[in-house]
Amino acid sequence: MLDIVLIRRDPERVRRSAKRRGIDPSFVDDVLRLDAEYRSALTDVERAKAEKNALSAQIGRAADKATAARELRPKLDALSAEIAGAEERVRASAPETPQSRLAELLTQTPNLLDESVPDGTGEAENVVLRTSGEPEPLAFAPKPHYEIGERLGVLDFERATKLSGSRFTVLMGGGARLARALVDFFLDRAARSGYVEVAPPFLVTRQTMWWTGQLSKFSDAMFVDPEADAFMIPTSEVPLTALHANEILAADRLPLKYAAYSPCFRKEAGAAGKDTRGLIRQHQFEKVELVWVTAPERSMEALERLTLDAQSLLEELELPHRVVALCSADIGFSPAKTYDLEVWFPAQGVYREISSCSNCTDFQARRAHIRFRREPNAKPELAHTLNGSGLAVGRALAAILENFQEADGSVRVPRALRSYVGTEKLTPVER
RNA sequence: GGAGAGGUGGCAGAGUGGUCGAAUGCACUCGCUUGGAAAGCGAGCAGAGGUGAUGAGCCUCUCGGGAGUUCGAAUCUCCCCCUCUCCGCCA
Repeated sequence: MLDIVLIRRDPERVRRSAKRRGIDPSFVDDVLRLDAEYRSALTDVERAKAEKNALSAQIGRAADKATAARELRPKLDALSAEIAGAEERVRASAPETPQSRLAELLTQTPNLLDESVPDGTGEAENVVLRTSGEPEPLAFAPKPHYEIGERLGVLDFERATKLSGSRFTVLMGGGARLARALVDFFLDRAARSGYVEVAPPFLVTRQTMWWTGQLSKFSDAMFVDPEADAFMIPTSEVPLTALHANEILAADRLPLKYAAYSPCFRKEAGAAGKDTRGLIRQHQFEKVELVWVTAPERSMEALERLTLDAQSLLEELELPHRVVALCSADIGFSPAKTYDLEVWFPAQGVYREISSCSNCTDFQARRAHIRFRREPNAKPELAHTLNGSGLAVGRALAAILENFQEADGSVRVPRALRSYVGTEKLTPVER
């Protein structure tokens, strides 16, 4: 959520950011008007309440309270009626009232873009910053990971469909082992880089989803049991970022760096027909998520660090990849700036997202009330939150299958993973 | 799921209808003291919002959350949530 005070004082900045995102900026004028109406109603309520409180205090001080109360009765009743009326106007217009038009506009307003974000109108205008490990041309036609996986007997899509429907996968034998190795590898590297490992709940409340701004972004894409008020997390960014909701942290604790393994659940309703084959787009996938909580002035350098932390995993896995700065139109709802890590898939000859690293600045912190104090008696300030995958397990597994495939259908295990997997090679099985 | 106890400021812990946003202690900040420190002494120290100049001041709201009674609620009533103890069930 944006700071209403900032919208009031610098509406032009909000309009500019909205335009760059490709959003009609006229909502800013509506926000300004509705906010003015709200504050006027609020002032009315507060003035009447102050008057009434003063009279009540007068009764409290009187020697004969009953008489005092009786005498002030007409005034008090008039004030009560006035308060009730004005309160109704406040309720109807308040940004805290979910049904109010102002709340609706504010909750739909995305974060302000960072100045360094390249302008663009879509995915095509994202900027490649650096490429690492140029893909080597193979001496044979590379197969897609789902064919390799089935041939190896490590990916079973048919049985997954039997169990759970489309967009699920059963990992078998070396595939399951490789996936677990990746998780261990990611978490070990995160620990080495100073991240605290966290094992969070995978079900969270509506409140928690709201805190991290997921309700607008993923509301259609989430698995939910409304009766139990339980949402299956679409990413462990949710529990990790919300970990310190409603807290005031000491400055010397920052930055907080957390790493969590978790399954992630998404309906992907809007993606029907896209990436229907293989591990790329699943209702359930796993990843290790990295989250930072920093002081505002450190968050941009933290984003660079976080991105490098994620990128180093691809380096160690010897997977060809590139780092892309998302352009203004492609950046998500909460982030001010995002770098995507894209890994090479030789079968299709494309780079695909395997990690998305974002600086959400104070956007999530404002909703979740994640604050810190610079000095022991200083005023609390909003912290900045960042998140990035480090990395997505399914896509990493798919990338390994495709990039390390041999002509005979076997797949080499990347050196960095061999001690975790216990073998150097996955070989095809007869079925 | 059942029974009981309880949820107050960073922490501990008073407060059962009238200037209580809240005693006291600890922690913390500043000052005095000291060669320096500790102790001691003095002062300060919750958050959010409105109004002002992103100042001072003033005002409103907040004692787990919500509704209610009352001129007035941390204090009384109702609902919900959470924690602890015991029982049941379970991994």
